[in-house]
Formats: sequence, C-alpha cells, structure tokens
Amino acid sequence: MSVKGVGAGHAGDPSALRKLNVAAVLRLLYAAQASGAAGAGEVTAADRYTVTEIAQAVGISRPTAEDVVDALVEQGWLAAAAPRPATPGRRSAGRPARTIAFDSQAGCVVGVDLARHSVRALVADLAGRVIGRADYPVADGASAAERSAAARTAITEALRLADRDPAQILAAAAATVGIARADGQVVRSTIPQMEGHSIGELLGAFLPVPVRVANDMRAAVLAEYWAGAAAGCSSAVYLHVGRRIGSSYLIDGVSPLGHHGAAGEIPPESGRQLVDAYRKLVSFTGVGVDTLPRDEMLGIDPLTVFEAAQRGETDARRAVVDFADEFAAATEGLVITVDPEVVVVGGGVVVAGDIAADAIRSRLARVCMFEPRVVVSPLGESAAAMGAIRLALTDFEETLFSNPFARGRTAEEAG
Amino acid sequence: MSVKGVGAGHAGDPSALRKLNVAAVLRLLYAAQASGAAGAGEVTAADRYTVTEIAQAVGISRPTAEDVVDALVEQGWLAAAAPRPATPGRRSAGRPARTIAFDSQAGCVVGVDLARHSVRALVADLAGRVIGRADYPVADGASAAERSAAARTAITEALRLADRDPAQILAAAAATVGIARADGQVVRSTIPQMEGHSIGELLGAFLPVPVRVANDMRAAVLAEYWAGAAAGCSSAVYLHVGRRIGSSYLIDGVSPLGHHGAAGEIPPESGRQLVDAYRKLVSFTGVGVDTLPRDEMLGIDPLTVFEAAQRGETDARRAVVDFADEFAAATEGLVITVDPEVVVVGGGVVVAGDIAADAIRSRLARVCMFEPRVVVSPLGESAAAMGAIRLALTDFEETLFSNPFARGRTAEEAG
DNA sequence: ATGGTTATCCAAAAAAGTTTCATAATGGGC
DNA sequence: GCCCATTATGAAACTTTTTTGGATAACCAT
Repeated sequence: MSVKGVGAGHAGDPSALRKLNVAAVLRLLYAAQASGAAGAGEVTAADRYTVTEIAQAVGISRPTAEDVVDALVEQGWLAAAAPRPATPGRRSAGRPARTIAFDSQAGCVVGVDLARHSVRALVADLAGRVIGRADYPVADGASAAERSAAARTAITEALRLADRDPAQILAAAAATVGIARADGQVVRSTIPQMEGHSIGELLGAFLPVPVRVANDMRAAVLAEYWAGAAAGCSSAVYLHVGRRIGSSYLIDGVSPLGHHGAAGEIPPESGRQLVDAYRKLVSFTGVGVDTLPRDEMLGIDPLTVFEAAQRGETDARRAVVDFADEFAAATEGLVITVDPEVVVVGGGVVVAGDIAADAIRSRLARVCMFEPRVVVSPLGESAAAMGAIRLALTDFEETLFSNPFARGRTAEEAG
Repeated sequence: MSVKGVGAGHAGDPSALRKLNVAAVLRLLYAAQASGAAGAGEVTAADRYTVTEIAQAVGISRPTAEDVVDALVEQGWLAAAAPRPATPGRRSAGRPARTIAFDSQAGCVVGVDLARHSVRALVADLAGRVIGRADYPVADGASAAERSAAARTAITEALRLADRDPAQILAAAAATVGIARADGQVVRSTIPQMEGHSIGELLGAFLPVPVRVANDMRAAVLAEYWAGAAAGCSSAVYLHVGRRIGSSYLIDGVSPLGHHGAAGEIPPESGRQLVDAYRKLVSFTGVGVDTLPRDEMLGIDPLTVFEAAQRGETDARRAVVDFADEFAAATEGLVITVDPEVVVVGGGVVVAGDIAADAIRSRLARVCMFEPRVVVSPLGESAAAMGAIRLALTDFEETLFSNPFARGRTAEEAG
C-alpha cells in the first residue's frame, strides 16, 4: 500500500490504465440507460451500444473496447442486448453488430422514508425504475424499535413485490426528519423517540449493505432534481407543506449540509410562528384544535383543508393562502440566498393545485431581485423515498466506477 | 479528435498514464509550497522533496519519478532547491539527495479590485505571496474607460514593484461590485457607469491572459477562506460593512453563483432599509447628510465613525451597534440558510474592533439553531483583491494540472 | 583515506494499448 | 438460389510506459 499524500492525485502503473478504461466504458453505458430515470417505458434504443460505438465514444481502440466489454460482461454489469431494429436511412448492409447494454437488472437498490406517521420503502432497479413499493402507517408514539421493525417489514414487502432477493441489494439509503450525523445517528428530530438512535445501524444490520442516512427534505429536493419538477435545475429550493413542514435547497446539484447539518432548515423562531399558523390551518378540519396541545395538534393531517380549498370552499382557500404566505415569509431568506432557478412546492398541499404556489409566488415577487419559477411537485408523498433511492444509486455508482470488479460492497470496505 | 460523450470519462492510451503521473507529481509539489499561502516567511522545508520521496508519495517507481521530474524541470515548473539542512535525528549518512521544489517564481498572477472609489492591483507569485501592490483612488463619477485606465496603471505599477514583466503573467482575475456574467460583462452594479461593459475585455486586451471576473464579495469570502479569518472553514458567511455594504457565502469551499448570479446578495427591500440605516450611521461624521441625495450620501466614508466608536465615543458606538444590528437583521436569513462554521465581518468596520461583530453575534444567537463563530477579518480592505488573486491562482492551477507542457494559456484555448 | 550508506543511472522484462490483417456473418443484387 | 459488398470479430506484431534489479557515483563518519 503506497501512502498517497494529500493532493498527490492518482497515479500508477499500466494497470491503472485498464481501470480508467473500464470505468469510462461503464460510465458510458450506465449513463445511457440511467438517463431515462423514472420514465420507465421509454427505452430509447440509445441505451445499447455496439462495441465499435463504445470504442469511438470512449476514445479507445476497438480491441481494447472488446476486451473491456468482455470483462464487464463476465462480471455481470453488462449484458448482450436485443439487436437494434433496422432503422430506416441507416446502413443495413454488413454483419450485424452485437449490442451491449448496462444490465439494470444486475441488482437493486432500496430507499426508505422514515416519516413521523408512516414508513415507506421503495425498491428500484439500477436504472432507477421503481419495481417495488410498500407503505405502512406508524403511530405517533411508536418507539425507535417499532419504527425500524416497520421499516424492515416494508422493505421485505417491497422486495417481494419486486421479485428480488435481499442478497441482490447493492445499496440502500434512508430519509428521515431531523438532523442525522454522517454515521446515521439522529441528533435532532421531531420524532423524539428517534433521537440518539442510529438509523444506519438499525437498518444496516438487516441489509447486506451499509445504509446511508439523510434528512428527508434534502432527499426530496434531490428527487425533484432527478425526476421531478426541478429536472435539469441544479439550483432549486424545495418547500414542503403538509403533515410535515420543511424546506431544503440544492446548489450545483447537491444539498449542502452546513457545518452543523442544519443548512436550509426553518429556524426555531420562524418555526414557532409557523406552528401558530398551522393551528389556524388545521382548525378548518373541524377538529377542535384550539385546546389541543402542540404535539397532538401537529399530528392532525391538513389534507381535508387542502381538498376543500381545491373544491373552491372560500374559507379553506383563504386558510391555505394565509398559511402559504406565512410559510413563504419564513423561507424567503432561503430563496434569496440560493437564487434558485425553480422553487418546488411539495407535500399534501399539492392536492390544492396552484393555490399555495400562487401565494408563495406573489410574496417572492415582492422580495426577490430575480424571481424563480414556482411549481408544484409531481412526486407527491413519495419525494423523500425517491430521494433515498437517488442517494442509494449515487452510492452504488461510486463503488461501481471506482471498483467494478468487486460486486456489492462489504461493511469492511465501507468502514 | 475522438468524440467524448457525456459521462464517458477519461480514457486513453499509455501516454495518458504519463499525463496522470506528471499531474500527480505537480500536484504534490505545488500543494507543498502553496500550503503556506499568504504566510510569506514560513518556508517549512516541507516544500521540497527528494526524488525518492516524490516516488513514494505519489505511488510510482523511482525511475518514473525521475523521468517526470526531469521533464518538469525542463519545462520550468520545478527547480532544484537548496539541499535540506541536516535535521538532527534524521539519517545523515549516504549520498545527499538533490531536492526538488515547485518554482513559485516561474510566473506570476494578477488580481484587481475595481471598487467604487478605488482601484487596487496585486501581483503574487505562484505560491500566492503578494510581491507587488498598487492602489489608486477613483472619482465617483469616473467612466468605465477611466476606471479601466486606472486599473491598467495600477497593474503596471504593481508589476514594476514586483520586478516582473507582463509576459510572466500566467493568470488574472478581477473583482468588482455588481453582478457579472460568465463572459465578464457587468449586468448590474452600484457603479452605473460600468453596467454593460465587459471587464474581461477591457483588461483582457491589456494582459496576455484572459481575465476572470467575479463579484467582489465572493472574492472576499474566498480570500478569507484562503488566508483570512475563515481559514479551514469551507462553509462561511462574509459580511462587509464599510463604504461598501455587501455579503456573500461559501459552501464546500466555493461561492455559488445562483441561477441569476445573485446568490447571497442583500435583497432590494433590505437594501433600502440599510440605506436609511447608513444615513444615520454617517450622520456622525459631522457632514450634513440629512439633505444629501442617496447617491452622494453613499459616497461618504463612515471610517471616522468607526474610529470614534473604537475610541469609545458613546454616540458613535451606538450608531455602529445600531447599524450592525440592522445589517444582521438583513442577513440573518443568509446565515440560517448556510449554517456556516464562521461569520466573517470585514470592511472599514474592522477598525472598530469587535463592536460590530458583537452586535451581529448577539442577534444571530437569537435566531440561529446553531450559532456560528463571528470573527473580524484580518485582511481589511485587501480582501477582494486577495480573492481575485485566489481566483487567478485557481485558474492557473487548472491549466497547469490539465496541460503542464503548454506554458501560459492562449486566448484561443480559453475560448 | 576508506567503508558504509544512499542517490543516480542503465538495461531487461512486463503490462496495456494500437495498428494491421485475416476471418466470419449478413443483406442485397444478379 | 448464388455471389459479393459491407461490416463485425478476432488474432498477431509493434509501441509506449512502467517496473524490477543491478551497477555506479557521491557524500558522511570513522
């Protein structure tokens, strides 16, 4: 083992060249099939390459490309694809080339959303297509053990629906409320039962791979960037209004943690004001919230208010607009600081259509030097779980490109 | 020319290996000498390596290291260094190895700060040590042509003091108020004469290298990170209080632009409130500001107020605290969003010591979930120009590591 | 002055990639 | 239905770069 100093960069013997070429071929074919993202049906025929095309695209000679492809087929990452249909206008003469594609079925990834009132698990193939999902409600007072048991059940069920074996899991990530440290331990959370517990450990013991843990709002904005309303917008702000109130942002495609992991969080003072506003909002559910203590009041789902607002009921509409305005006031500093291309509004409020987004838009118009687009999320309640899938895929990609000849990742390597 | 597809990554023939090894050696030796940053005198003897040490650190064999080093000495990037002093405790036997170091005198970089009332030019060697500086006042109403002429004069003077030839300039950057596009054209500025002009073109025609243009606050926070109060803090917020009022932030060591280039700017509404507060502040200079129009009022230097506050004059002190509090209110959203490790207070207000920083600190304590450290900048008025130097060095490093065998950079390549 | 120790230099071998050429497979033309 | 043009595939010879191992050179300490 050579000691590689800081800033020494990568260097090496001729075998390093092979690693480079293998990674380049893998990147090409992986990008070709993953670009479709969540759009399942659209197999564009651009996901397969002939060996000659690979050689040209990567910039290596044909024999080398063949060698690399054979090794990767041997490993199971690449597979022979169906021959390309005779495209009109294209040369039809000559021996047909075999086509090679990244094998998106070579494994799967798991994404979990540990929310306050539910646990959601998604299973996706390596192209990011969701092939299994399960969703279980969780009681507000459930313990950390009960919650992780529910998560395990959800994962098992999602795997069953996806027709996959746990051994095929190549990466996993979990999204949850609160601030999680790098090792997965939850430091602060609106689920007090979870504080002090390590989600990474709770789920990691059950899965064959380490579990990456992230804040649910960060996961959601990543999902919106990947396959939602912020597609292609590397700078975005995500505002979540529903049973959970939260925010996050994306800069250059990543969601910065900040020094304490609290970047983009709604600050305590604004949070208290928002709780008051939330009380007014949910009072339209008909439940007598005025006397409820804070914690129980926050457990009430404002969905009926959003639905009423969408139906056009004036009072409900006003309540949604008022809350959205209050929420925009609490997060305008976030938007001004990030200067995003788009602001995505997600959570249960999306059932009210553009009502909340309009209110947020009009406030931002008053305070921003440049107004961002304000759009409603198409991902709904799955955003955080989808973000966990995206995080798991990123994890998988890293190990894939850096070490394509070690299937999976052992706990030892991850240490 | 091979077409390298998106995500295809780098690949190549055996000569690619050489490039890799050359870049690795260069990185090692460059990092060794540049780590000292602005601390000029401290040559730590760790800036030079023997060939054997290079081979070990980079992870290549000795003959290869020797080959690479010879090629780089030939190119002029590396140079034989003074033999290492006989360190006690170290092996003193055997043939002494020649020591090699990055030649920080192989060229120089230029950094310019085009402020509203002054033009400042710095010249630094490739280790980032400032070896020449010049500073000229500029009239408030000066035209873009006059300002760029002043900049050229300042650069020429700084080069003369540094005893360097313009042909030795390997990279250059300019910092200025306002929002500059990627091509260097100023879109919005508090110097209306500069709007619509391209600083890159105005100075680039005069220099042998393209000029990178950046906002002065972004440059300043980079400088604080590089060689100031935010050293080692990759997430930081910079607040500037003086003749110029502004802010910026750093996340993971970079200052994000945002979609319109306005990320981290003080929003218009807060800006108007700050102008009122500024009027109160500078009224303590004794100048009758109450009747002055906005533009002329902003031209008044509040330095005398800061000095009076530092001397302990109660009214001046109160004025500084009041303004600092108002300023903190306008930028608290920035701090909350970034969740920085440190908030750096810079600009003329630093002569008042901790008075402003204390006021800012106490407000942040009320609104932040996690309080950052609040410290006063040691860079003073040079922060933006130092940041320009840092940007120029980054530019230089990119070309150096990607193409070490083409000295300098032609306009054609930069296109 | 001399021996030990370390740096430097040189030659042969190994690894990976490229070029060149022969062979295989298919579709269209006669 | 057969043949040929066309393109993919596969194997051999050559180039570049690195590594390994040994021979030589330079300096410090005795």
